[in-house]
Amino acid sequence: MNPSIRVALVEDNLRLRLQLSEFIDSSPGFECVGAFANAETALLGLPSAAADVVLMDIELPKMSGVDCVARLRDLLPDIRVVMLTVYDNSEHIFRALENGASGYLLKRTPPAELLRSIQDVRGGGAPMNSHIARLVVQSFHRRGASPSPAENLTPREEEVLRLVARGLINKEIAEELGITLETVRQHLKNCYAKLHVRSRTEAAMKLMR
Amino acid sequence: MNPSIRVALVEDNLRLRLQLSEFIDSSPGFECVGAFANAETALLGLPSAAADVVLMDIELPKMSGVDCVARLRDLLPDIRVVMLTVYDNSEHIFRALENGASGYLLKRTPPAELLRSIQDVRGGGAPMNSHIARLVVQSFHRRGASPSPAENLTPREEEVLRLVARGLINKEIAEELGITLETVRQHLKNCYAKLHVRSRTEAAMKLMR
DNA sequence: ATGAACATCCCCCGTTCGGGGAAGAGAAAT
DNA sequence: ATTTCTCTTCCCCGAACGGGGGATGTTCAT
Repeated sequence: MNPSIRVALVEDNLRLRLQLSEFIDSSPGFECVGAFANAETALLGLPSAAADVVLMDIELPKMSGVDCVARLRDLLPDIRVVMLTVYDNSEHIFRALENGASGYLLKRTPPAELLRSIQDVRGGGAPMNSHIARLVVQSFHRRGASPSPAENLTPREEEVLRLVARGLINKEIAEELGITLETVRQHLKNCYAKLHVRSRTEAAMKLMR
Repeated sequence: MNPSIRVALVEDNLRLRLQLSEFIDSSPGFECVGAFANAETALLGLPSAAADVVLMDIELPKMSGVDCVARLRDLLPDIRVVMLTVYDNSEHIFRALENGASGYLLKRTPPAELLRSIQDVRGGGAPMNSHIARLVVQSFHRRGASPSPAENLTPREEEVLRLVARGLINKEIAEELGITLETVRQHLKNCYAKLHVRSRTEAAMKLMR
């Protein structure tokens, strides 16, 4: 079996912190490698903790958990952070996700589901409870329905260009679409010609108007 | 107990369609009130089906499932749509969600989880499997800390980035600003770090929101 | 049937990028 | 007065990009 998942906590409430760390340590396959009471000490201690996953409270004394995530992304880009909070305030959710959090759970999440979520996030997932997921998906609904300024681009060309605008490099686009790198390049050449531009950036900007 | 959840299917594969509808009908608390082979007949039949939830295949003969969702949103605003597909192509996911889909599952989802997802979406949730959730959350990471995207950038860095967004290459930016190519590159490196992006295109898109 | 448009793949070649460093000068903040 | 921030210049190197060729297949309308 794989080594234990190394979990760290950032939680200002002493009781909850101890409770969580004991629960994690007592769960087979999990190991609590750090429990910090605030963002500042967490930022100091986490680099040497070698944690896989951090459970981060949002309401922290000085620096908020949201800001802490942002710092953490620069400090330890590979670490996975799951926000853990009592409030399901949508403002907090979006700020946290934008700042690099991978998941967002409420504190009333049952222990078993918490463990599942930790495994999930370590495996590349994004654990959210159903209410959070709904808010996230709703944010897509709002920014949808774009008139889609379909130039003389073919569907495929536009598809490629949209991925360019998301910041993907050609290799990633090729994998995404299941085609060859060369084909992606060809589609982009056509895009450049049709849009009268010379670079991916220019083309992306023009597509996004 | 509450009345059954009324489920409709849009799936072009005959076998899968029958299989799913039988499975749903045989599950207590669920009722299959319609099974359509393509988007066109679904748009005709759904208004009278009074379904709560629609399971929609993406790959459909003529009109795609994604476009069908868009029509459905105008036609039946209260209906919940869950996309059901074999591919986890991220472009499809985002297009579907933007067009109004509430959930996104892969066809290999186990039956029990499918039923749970139907209940979830009817209760206002947004069922997604873990890979999809990850892509959705990643799209937030890419969109970055937006309240003030250029807030952290120095004036010079922002100046450089604006020229990037106009499609200039570094050499041209250097001439434009009367500085060295190397300096332009340095400013851009700083921009990338501050905006958490890896390329000029991504940075430009983020600047332009 | 004959194109035209589209999508796919392949090559070469020079340029451009992005990440890793290093470092100096002036200005602002402490 | 010392530190910190900003702007500036420079180097190396590997990956990514853009332009130039050419090629095969499909589909669809003429």
